[in-house]
Amino acid sequence: MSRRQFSLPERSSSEPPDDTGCTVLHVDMDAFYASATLLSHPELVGTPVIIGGGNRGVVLSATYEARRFGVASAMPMTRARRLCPQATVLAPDHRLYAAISAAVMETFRAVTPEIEPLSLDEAFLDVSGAVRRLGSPATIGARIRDTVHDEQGITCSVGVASTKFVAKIASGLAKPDGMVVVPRDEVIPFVQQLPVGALWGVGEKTEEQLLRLGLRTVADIAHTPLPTLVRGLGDATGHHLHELAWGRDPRSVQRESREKSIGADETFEYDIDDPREIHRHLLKLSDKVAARLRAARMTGRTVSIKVRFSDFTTITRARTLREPTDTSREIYETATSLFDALGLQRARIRLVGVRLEKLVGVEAAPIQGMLGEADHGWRDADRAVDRASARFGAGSVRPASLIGRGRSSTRGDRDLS
DNA sequence: TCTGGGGTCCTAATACTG
DNA sequence: TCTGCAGTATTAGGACCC
Repeated sequence: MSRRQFSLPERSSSEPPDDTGCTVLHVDMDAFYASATLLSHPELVGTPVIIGGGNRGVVLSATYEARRFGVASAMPMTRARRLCPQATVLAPDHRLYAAISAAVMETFRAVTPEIEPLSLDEAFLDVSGAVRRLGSPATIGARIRDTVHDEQGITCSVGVASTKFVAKIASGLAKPDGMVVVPRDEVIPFVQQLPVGALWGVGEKTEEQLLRLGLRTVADIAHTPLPTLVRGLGDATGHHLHELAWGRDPRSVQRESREKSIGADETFEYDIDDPREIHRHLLKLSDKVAARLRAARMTGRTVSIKVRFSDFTTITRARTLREPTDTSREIYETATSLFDALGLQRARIRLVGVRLEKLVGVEAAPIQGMLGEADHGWRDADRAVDRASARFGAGSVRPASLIGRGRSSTRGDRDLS
């Protein structure tokens, strides 16, 4: 679900493009969350619909009818409503999206095992091993588009190229409901005519920096001396963008990999200045993160917290433990200790988050209780909570301090009381 | 305009270690 | 034992992605 759209450059010939060697496909669902939600609201098809919610939320997705009014993903809901007051606003249904996504990924797996999912609604496919069986890359791309449409009732767009980043740009240009093939020998003119912001990895800040250097198109980047780029953008970004500007991208399609961190954060409906209430939210978030760690059979060694103040300044603090953990208690105690060490005096806080980093699988790092530690009790308690949650639903067992509270200040989670 | 929630990666400063 | 150095690890912040 790319957030930026660029217009398709004119092709000089009406001949079908040569897809020889273009074995990387980028498949991207069109307005995925909106299209999926409309499957159960057929009466709204063809009308402006925004998926999102909450006064402090942002737009998760919008139909193309809403996008015509300027509504875009990640836009604050207040602004989206102002731009398109006639739009129907629907709450997201993440279970539905996960189910459709799983089915779509199965469609991809029928083509090739070489799949790299980027999110629920997009993936790279390396089809080099499927060409003999299924036809040319463009034929495979067309077949995937047909299957997804027939089986899921939603459309997708496909980019076909010899490298990942060109395939990614191509699928963005193909939207909605199209396919763009970039022949191998047209890669350099193709990328160099694009604006710098079209490059994957160039966001608002980097684009500003490039414009300050007088660079507007990818061709400008290509013809800028490397030391100038490195001076202006840093070593890694400078080298990376210079390579991309010449169509070089050595990254191959990587099959699913394990997460490097797992975290959760929440923005409050109202800013909070009571440290005790922040502690309760840290407990809830620690619980959530620990449960997800255990479900993924992972443990983590570094606990980090994030605090965002009312003026949107954000700080993070982290502490690395001696041993990896997956217990709610240990994560919570570290998180509150990090928070208390900030020494905040009734600061107005908008968001807090808890994250575990330096993850390793439980089989690679069996957790050993220290001599004299009462840790096993907490671990057993967590396991019991996991079993109860599996049987009676998430949240069926909660820490006592999260039960019986008054009005919650949390968005979308008002069942604390 | 007023900014979610899930992540990854990069950079710079600082701390640690041999 | 102390000092300086170099390499590595950690921490914090920021940019970026969907």
